[in-house]
Amino acid sequence: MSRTPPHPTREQIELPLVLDCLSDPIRLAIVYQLAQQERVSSELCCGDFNGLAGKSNLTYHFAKLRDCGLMQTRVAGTNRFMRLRREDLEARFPGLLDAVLKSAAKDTERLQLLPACNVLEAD
Amino acid sequence: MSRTPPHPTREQIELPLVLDCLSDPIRLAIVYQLAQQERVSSELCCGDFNGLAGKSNLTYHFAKLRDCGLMQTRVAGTNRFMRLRREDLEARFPGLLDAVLKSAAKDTERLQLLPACNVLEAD
DNA sequence: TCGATAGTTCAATAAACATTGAACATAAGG
DNA sequence: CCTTATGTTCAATGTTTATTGAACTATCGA
Repeated sequence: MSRTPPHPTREQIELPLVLDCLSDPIRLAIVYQLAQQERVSSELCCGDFNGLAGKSNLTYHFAKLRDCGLMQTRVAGTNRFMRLRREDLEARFPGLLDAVLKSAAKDTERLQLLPACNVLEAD
Repeated sequence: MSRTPPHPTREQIELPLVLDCLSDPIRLAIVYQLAQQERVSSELCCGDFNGLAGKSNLTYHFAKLRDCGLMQTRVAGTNRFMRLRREDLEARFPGLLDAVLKSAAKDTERLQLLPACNVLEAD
């Protein structure tokens, strides 16, 4: 299989693309789940999201999230490990990611997200 | 012409719809412009956005912004006056709108927005 | 070396989206 | 009244989007 896929640089991250990525419920759920697990492991692999959609559909959404700069993919063996590009996002658009995550946390039921993480619920 | 068009209630405002609305450059520019003029007049009418797109295209974008709860339309004579639903947004998704506006303000050139307003540039 | 596991690629499909222009509706002002 | 200014509606268009399944590739472990 191919090498590490391309990622945009921090400066190349574009607001409309980021917002568009986050506007899809599946991608929002991916990002939310990444954010939740962040302090535990900081990385998750594709399989951890199997509940959200079919495999090839997930590949599609992962590519969008990568292309817009929201997450990074690291290839390790047969696994791809994903992590949020929190620092880059924060540098580029301060407060944005947190505001979205907090908004999502308020609506876990409507958005059918996994049970809220207390880290995010802090107000 | 018809009466005041329907608007969602505060509680009906949905995060993915809001983000999707804001992810379109034209709609983001509309919202940004509304936010800039806010302290001056709080309302703008359709014609004030003629620079952004054709008339019927603007009508389309206004409808999306209204449907997702980002703005309100008030009919007055042959004019429609728009204003941001700032309070409702803030109640529903605290900090979100400001984070987006601040992010947009950082990128006025890339996004081809009107010259930044000092109110928004405050950090 | 073989088989199972993890994920990608590709083509097909249906739905949603943005954009346009022409025709229309409404209200204000001379 | 008639005209002008504002904005909407509608149909047509081409584009992008999300989703699926089948075929494929690569890696790990027995």
